Amino acid sequence: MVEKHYTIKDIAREAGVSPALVSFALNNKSENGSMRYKVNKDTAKRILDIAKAHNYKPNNAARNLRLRRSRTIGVILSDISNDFFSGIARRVENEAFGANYSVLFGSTDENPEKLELIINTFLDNGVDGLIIVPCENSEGVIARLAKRGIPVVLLDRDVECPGVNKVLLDNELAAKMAVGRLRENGRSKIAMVSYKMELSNIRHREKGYTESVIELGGVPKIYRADYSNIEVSVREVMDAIEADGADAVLFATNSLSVEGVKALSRKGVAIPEKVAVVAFDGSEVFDLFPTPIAYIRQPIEEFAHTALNLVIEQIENSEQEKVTIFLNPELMDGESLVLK
Amino acid sequence: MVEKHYTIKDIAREAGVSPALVSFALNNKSENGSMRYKVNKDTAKRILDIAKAHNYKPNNAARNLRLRRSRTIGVILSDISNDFFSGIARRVENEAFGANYSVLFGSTDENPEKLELIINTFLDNGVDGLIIVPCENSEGVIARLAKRGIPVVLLDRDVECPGVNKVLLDNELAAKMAVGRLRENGRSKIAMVSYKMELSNIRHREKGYTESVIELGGVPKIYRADYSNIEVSVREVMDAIEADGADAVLFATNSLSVEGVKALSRKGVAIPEKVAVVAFDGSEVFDLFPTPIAYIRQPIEEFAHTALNLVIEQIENSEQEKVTIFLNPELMDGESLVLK
DNA sequence: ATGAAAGCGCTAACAC
DNA sequence: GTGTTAGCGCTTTCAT
Repeated sequence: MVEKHYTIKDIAREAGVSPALVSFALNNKSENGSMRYKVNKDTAKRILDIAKAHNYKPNNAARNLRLRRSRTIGVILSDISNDFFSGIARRVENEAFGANYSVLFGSTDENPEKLELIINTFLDNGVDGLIIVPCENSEGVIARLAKRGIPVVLLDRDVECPGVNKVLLDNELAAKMAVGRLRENGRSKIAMVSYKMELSNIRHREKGYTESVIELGGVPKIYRADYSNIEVSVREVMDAIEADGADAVLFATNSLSVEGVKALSRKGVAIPEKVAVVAFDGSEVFDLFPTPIAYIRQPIEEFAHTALNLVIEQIENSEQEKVTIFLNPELMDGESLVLK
Repeated sequence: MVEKHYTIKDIAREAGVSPALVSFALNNKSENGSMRYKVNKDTAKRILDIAKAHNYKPNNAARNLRLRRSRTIGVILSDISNDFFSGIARRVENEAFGANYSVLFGSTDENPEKLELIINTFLDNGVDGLIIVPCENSEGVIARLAKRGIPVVLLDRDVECPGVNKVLLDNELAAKMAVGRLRENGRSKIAMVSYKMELSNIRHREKGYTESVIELGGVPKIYRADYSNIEVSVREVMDAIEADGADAVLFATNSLSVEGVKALSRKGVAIPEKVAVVAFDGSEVFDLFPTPIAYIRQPIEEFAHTALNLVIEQIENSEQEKVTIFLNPELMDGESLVLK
């Protein structure tokens, strides 16, 4: 907004037409196919030429004011310093930019009050829609949003709530793939490290794990750590796992994976000789680890892409059918699950 | 923008005053100290009460249109997936949010054409000011910005260009601290790994290194890797360093540090027994490395805070004196430089 | 096919 | 102290 641009009025004067006509001409340019307003081809060309010559850029503030929208969307994540989320954030921002939307970010740190606070601030700032990674106990807030007709897309985690779009991983499948692979590699005592938190994605990963282990004739055992005290908590959990004599571990999230491998490494437990490992999400942190760590890969790009498209669609068409989309995980092999 | 809010007009009607007066009352609220417009205390209170009762929120689009600004600033970094930069990005965004500014991000990938492209897009989008991490050969573009009176703050790297604010690390000092510390630990053949790129921060780190080594009676030797092919390039460099029999290495940037330690580790070179190491910037990647890596810490928070304040100041007061601020590095000890 | 006019919500001059 | 007026740049009836 730092410089005076050419306005529609200026173009109108120069073309000897009315501002309204300029607006029509300019907007029909992008209108694909059927012209909503019929403007003479020659006049249109003259107008477009002048616009281009002066490098005309519409004033967003004016347009937004008139159109009662901001072309801004809010993205609320659990923790933007987590690789999975920051990866999504980056891609959403990029794609949004291409679609001429701006993006606001916020982190809930798994705190529903903070979530509500951020939502309100974003709404005050006039966002047109929201992409949200819900945390525990956020059903209420989100349901209210949906009721108010605000475009919302839930990401990564499900929440009991109608009227919103959802983009989720097929978490059960993810866990099953991991367990299956560990079994193929001859592991029989497969433990899972998870969180105590009541989050749909984690619960589904646990479900997939449990079912899969039972199906393969094993005995499932889930160890749950504290989100708020992850380092210490995971260390204790890993001690327990070692004591119980597990020969494989599946981690439920990326932070658990990092802390878990760290703990094993510090304890001198050989991976995969003693304990095989499958992480959730890859991490640069594993780069310096002697054994390449196998992990479940989530399609970050698709998460970002799908979620963004859904909000935008909903913003531009409030009648949109609400959908829940499941994305497919991928098992990335690594020596950490190889039989030795 | 998704809901119809109470407007100034509504409040005016309800309070039985003119919209203008409401505006005055509302804006004076925040005006610290002297009221620019004198509005009767009682009327003011009545207005404020009504506003609060209806949870009045000013319409940003309207305000921006009227005030000819967007309250948006652009932040252009080298690579937002680099920890140092993403750390800054996060903090800038946070603080900006508090100051009621929105932030747009872009990455140049060290490409001056891309820098120019992003700058133009941001300008088209009406940013009020820019925070830029300049890349090689970007003097021209940036000088032009400054000439057009666009508020610009340069971050991390210096560029020959008047009329812009700068926030830089005292890079010479950083290198000197590292070399000094390595010397104290009995290292005498200290190598430095750097980039070929012509960037002020890197050059200053090299300068500090060279001077310091000479001062301490050693022989400086700088090995330069390719930014575009960092993994392979660093590996070669590390081979050369080993061949030359250095007993310590100082890395010039965080990506060099990570790749360097990775290379040493893969080669089986013991840290610090064989080679002591000082990294630039910490990294989670080192968490899984058996030896805690010593590193130069840059004050990320201050970078973000200072840069943001400078742009905002410049946006709100175009007469602002341009300054260059040097931030202090900190040497974080770690076993990687301990004499064994 | 084109134009006139109104108005989105806000603020700044300028009266009174 | 308070109100009036005008207008930021754009879109959109409604007329012509």
